[in-house]
This record gives sequence, C-alpha cells and structure tokens, in this order.
Amino acid sequence: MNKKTDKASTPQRILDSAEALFAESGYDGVSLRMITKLAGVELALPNYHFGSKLGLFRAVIQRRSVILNNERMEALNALSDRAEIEDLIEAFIGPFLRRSLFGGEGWRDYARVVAQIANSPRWTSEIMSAEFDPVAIEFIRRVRVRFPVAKTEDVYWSFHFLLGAMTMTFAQTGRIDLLSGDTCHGSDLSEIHLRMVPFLSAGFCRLCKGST
Amino acid sequence: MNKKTDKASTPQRILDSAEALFAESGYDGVSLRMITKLAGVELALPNYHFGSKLGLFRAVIQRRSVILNNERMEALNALSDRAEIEDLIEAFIGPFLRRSLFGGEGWRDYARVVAQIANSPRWTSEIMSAEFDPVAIEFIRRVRVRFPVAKTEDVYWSFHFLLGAMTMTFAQTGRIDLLSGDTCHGSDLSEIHLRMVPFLSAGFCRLCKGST
DNA sequence: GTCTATAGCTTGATAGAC
DNA sequence: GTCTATCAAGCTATAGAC
Repeated sequence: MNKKTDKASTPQRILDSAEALFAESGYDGVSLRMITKLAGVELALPNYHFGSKLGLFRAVIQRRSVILNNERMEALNALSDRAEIEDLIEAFIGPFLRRSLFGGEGWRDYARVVAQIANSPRWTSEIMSAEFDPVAIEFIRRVRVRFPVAKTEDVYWSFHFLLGAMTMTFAQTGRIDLLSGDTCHGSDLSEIHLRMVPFLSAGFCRLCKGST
Repeated sequence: MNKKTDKASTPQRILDSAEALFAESGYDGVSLRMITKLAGVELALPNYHFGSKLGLFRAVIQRRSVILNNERMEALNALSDRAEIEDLIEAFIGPFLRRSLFGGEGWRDYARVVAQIANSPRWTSEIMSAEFDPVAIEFIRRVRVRFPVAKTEDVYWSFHFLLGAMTMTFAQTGRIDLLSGDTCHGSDLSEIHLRMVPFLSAGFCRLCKGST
C-alpha cells in the first residue's frame, strides 16, 4: 500500500499506483491486477472509473500534462519578444525540471512515462501530439521571432534535439550515474539545470543564427 | 510472412520478426505467438534457439550492437588526438546514422528498440551499460583530451544530452513530421546529419571549453 | 531442428449483488 | 461506488514424438 495515497480518493489512488508502475515497466508491462493491488482497491474499479486500461493510461498522462502545459505557457507568455534563447529554453524546460526535482515521486514517475511515450512511434499522434503540440508550437513561434533569419527546418530540428535530451534526462534512468561511476547524479536536477540550458542554447544559436 | 526473411535461417527469421515487433510495441507489448506467426515458424522455436523471450530480446539487441560498436570504435581510432569535437561526434553518431538510413528496415527497427531501452530505467544496467559503455567511455576519453580544462561532470552531461537527442532522432517516431506539418522528415537522415553534428558540437563547446 | 499438444498461469473486462 | 465471481482469451515455457 502506498503511504502517500492512503487517504486519497479511489481514482487518485489508482492513478498514483498506475503512474508508478507504468514508469518502471511501460504500458504493457503492467497489469490492472498489479495496479489495484498496489493501490489497495478492487480489480473492477479502474474499469469503472476510467473505462479501460488505455483510458487509465491516458488519464495518468493528462493529469499532470495539463498542469505542466499551463506553467510552460505562462512562463513563455511572461517573456518579451526580445527574450534571449536562454530565456525561451528556460521557460520551456524549467517547469518540467522543477516539478521533477521538487514534485515528489509522482512527478518523477510521470517524467519516466513521458520519456517512454516520446520515444515510441506507437504513442506519437495518439498522446504526444495531442498533449504537447500546443506548447511546442508556441515555443517554436517564439524561437522564430528571436531568430528571424533561421530556416524553418533548423528550428524544428533544434526543438527535436531539445526534446530528446530533455525527456531522457528527466526520466532519470540511472545511466549517467552508472557510466560516470557516481560522479554525476541524474537525480540532482540543479546539477542538470546549470548545464542543460547552456548546452541547448548553444545548439539553437549555432543552427538558427544563420551564420554557419 | 516477411518477404526479406523468407529464405533466411530460422533463428534469423525469428530475430527479424522480433525486432520489427519490439520496435513498435516494446518488450511486453509483443508475444512469442505474434513473433512466430510473423516469422512463419512454430511457437516452440524461439525458446529452443534463444532459451527464453528475454534471451531473444537480448539477441535482437546484440546482433547489431556488435556491428555498430565495431564501426564506432574504428571511426574513433581513426582520429588523431587533435581531432575537433565535430569529428568526434561524427565518429560516434555517424555509423548509427548511416545504418539507420541505408541499412533497411531492420536497422531502423533496431534504432527504435534502442531508443526504448535507453529511455527506461528497467534496461539501464542490464542492457544499455553492458552493450554500449565501452564505446561511450572511449568517446568521453577523447572529448577530455580535446577539452583538457573541462570539468568531468560537464563532459558526462554533454554526452548524456547527445545520447537523448540521438536515440530519439534515430527512432523516427514521426513526431517532427507531424509537428512540422511535413516540413521536416524524420526518415531523411541526411537532413538530420547536417544539423545534429553542428547542434551537438556547439553544446559540447559551450559546456566543455571552460569559458563560460 | 522441428512440430504438436498442453500445462499452468495471467490477462482485460464485465455481470450482478449490495 | 464498491465487491465478488467469473469468462474467454491470451501468455511463456516445456515434454515428447518425429
């Protein structure tokens, strides 16, 4: 039984348990029985509250992507049209980064689920585009304002590289800890923030400034 | 039945079919029944040739990672100690990129499987580190020769961002095609090569040159 | 090396009582 | 909204004939 969810409503308990398990083993690696056992509820309840296993999966994603997208959109709208690329990238990745760092296990697990769906063709249109395209489009619009001479393709590809680096990093797979012999820590997101924004900003500048 | 594998040996046919299906739906999203049906072989044969479903999964990865790692190591060893960061990155990602582009469906599917395991904590030590750490370590060693003043952490994190951008890009999820309204094409890897090496090189320079 | 048959278990979903 | 019971289908793995 999940300590954090003992007093939460049934749908919340189900969402929390599903999120934790999906993060570790993916959509098909988890059964409704595993989820309901962890949540301490009956097997029939996920289907009652969410219609189906797929409905539950979508609900797990949507619950936090709504919050995240609001925060990102607000951060972008707080910037002037003359904002530097560093500010734009900070607005896009900052909310996700801070949630992963300070938001507890739930947000960390959510980031792991996002990394999985972002890297599989299976969920591309069904979930990724549906959930994240509006903010992505606004981010790209502002990058083009910042770099008016940039080719359209260069902006999209820069965003794509950002997306890959971001999703893998926030998923905290443990790879960099292992590879670096514990010199780097995937869970120390302040260690990350210091490096991800400059790294990606430099990439955008090189590609979008027009001066090759 | 798979046209390409009609005349191949049974283990090869099984590997090819498993690769294609794992690429789309991941390890748990695919059953031995689906694999053997696509391969046109009996249900018992994967277990005979590979011991278990997990053994088959490992074999799918290893078959091509051995080839890939040899090519990458050779490309790195062909460089002098004074090679530019662009050359180092080209040596690391070039072989994977060219295989994905010219290697046919098998290599494309392999890249999709790699993206999934690279983005899940579940396979980090078991597969990712076991298969890819040696080349990663050699790449990082050479980056540190190129940037002697760089902090250890900056080099590892730069590599991590490279890894995220690379695996998602080569997985060809279709996201950038959809997002860009078919302006960019995830399958046009020459379009990618032109942008990924500069983007990542700029990131490495910003982080590892020591001049913030 | 291949094929048939099957054991033993788990799966998602639901019908019906409360 | 919850709980029990259950269904039909699917799952991995293997034993034994050829």
